[in-house]
Amino acid sequence: MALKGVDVSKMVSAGGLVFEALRRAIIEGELKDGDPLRQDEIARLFHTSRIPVREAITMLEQQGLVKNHRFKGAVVVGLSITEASEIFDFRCNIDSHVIRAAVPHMTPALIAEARAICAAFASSGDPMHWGNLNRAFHLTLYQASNLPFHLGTLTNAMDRLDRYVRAQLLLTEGHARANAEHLEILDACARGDANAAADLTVAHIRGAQQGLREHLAKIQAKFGTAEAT
Amino acid sequence: MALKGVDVSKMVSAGGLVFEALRRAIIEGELKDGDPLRQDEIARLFHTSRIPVREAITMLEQQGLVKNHRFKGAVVVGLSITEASEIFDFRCNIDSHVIRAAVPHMTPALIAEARAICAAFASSGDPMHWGNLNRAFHLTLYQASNLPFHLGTLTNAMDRLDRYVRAQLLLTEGHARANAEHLEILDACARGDANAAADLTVAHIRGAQQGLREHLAKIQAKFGTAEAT
DNA sequence: CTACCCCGGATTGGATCCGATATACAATAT
DNA sequence: ATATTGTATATCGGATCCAATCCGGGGTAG
Repeated sequence: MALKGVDVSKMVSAGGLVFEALRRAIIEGELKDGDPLRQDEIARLFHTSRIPVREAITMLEQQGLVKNHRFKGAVVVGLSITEASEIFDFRCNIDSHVIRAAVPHMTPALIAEARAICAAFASSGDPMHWGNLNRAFHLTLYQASNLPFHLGTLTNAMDRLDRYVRAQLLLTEGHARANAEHLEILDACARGDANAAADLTVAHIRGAQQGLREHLAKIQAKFGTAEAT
Repeated sequence: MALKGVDVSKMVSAGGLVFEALRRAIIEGELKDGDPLRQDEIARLFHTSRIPVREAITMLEQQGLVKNHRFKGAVVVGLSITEASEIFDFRCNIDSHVIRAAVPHMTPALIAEARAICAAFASSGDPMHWGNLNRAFHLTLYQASNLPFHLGTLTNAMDRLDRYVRAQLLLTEGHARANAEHLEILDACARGDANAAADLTVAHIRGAQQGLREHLAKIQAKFGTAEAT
């Protein structure tokens, strides 16, 4: 029987769908810091009742992407410079650990896949896709690590930082620089040099951290210190 | 007006209450791996409807403490040796980083607080409290780090491991050994030696990891490889 | 005797309804 | 005029109701 079965267990609940949609919207910056999430508005958008929406909101709150104020509603939460910087530190630590574990298990096929994503990242002119491709590139390499818990925490860290990393890619030469660094990381992986891959990854993340710090400092100097609490 | 107001905004929702109760029950091993969470049974226990129970279950699922199978219900998830070991590795890394950041900010008051918890841990004869005190000891020291994101991930890691750490404390000399190691860590903190505190903490965690590995290996050799999937 | 099918109870997921709370605005008193 | 109080509306949290799905047992055909 050459029937191509589809995994039914992947059928998601309505709440799961709403969650993914809201999560994507927040990560991509479509919903900005402080934006309120009105339950019945969202319910109407998805042609569902408020129950799945509430489910999605509690999931988002567990991930730290929104904060729910009892009887007042949920709002998207942003990061202060301090918070963002801490999460970047976390990523330096964990990304480094993960890629070091991953390099010895990378197959040529995986390298090729990462190279393809890298190429797509380089040639894409649509800044909207840069963030996704950037993330896909790193996560593809990390798949080889077989460290699901670490990847889970990393995914959450990325979820919170992505909005700012995307802004970072838009800066002058941000995209070109990221691409150059990706190629270096890829090379190190291809020749099996785990230490180099780890060091390059840390440098890559530190660059984004530093850039964001300067960027936010400039913004806050202009508008006064609108530090998120 | 000398009226001592209480902050009403701290009132938690019913879902939050149920979540905390279930979380505690899972962490303390009261609910074991594979135990099903029946919605209306729990709802009856808390004199509420199933809505807050469902909310609690989605929170638990986000934390990785239970897995919800669509239309079949939620069950408590356990850890395989591999999974537990990975999370111990994570803890070695993060605990070390966090305590190194915390030591320079520790006040005498904090050290005293930790010493008190340590003493309570040493003198308590009730194994049910050992786990809580053990955890409180470490988290108290870590408060000084001012790294909320790291502490969040660490809390989740502890939530998943605690059941096994508790079993570990029950082993011969497990409690005595943990206490001795706590005193060493405390000493290093008191004299401001961050590196020593970090190294001792890593050794402390590695001990639990190794002990658990042997323990589970013994169990699984007896019962066949009942590896959690 | 076995394999299959169908059906009913148990359980979950989603919709609708209702009470509780917060916010904005109008009314009133000092 | 301002501050305080009452009220109306928007919104949320929780209860109840209904539909969808799973599981096990009994019946039936081969």
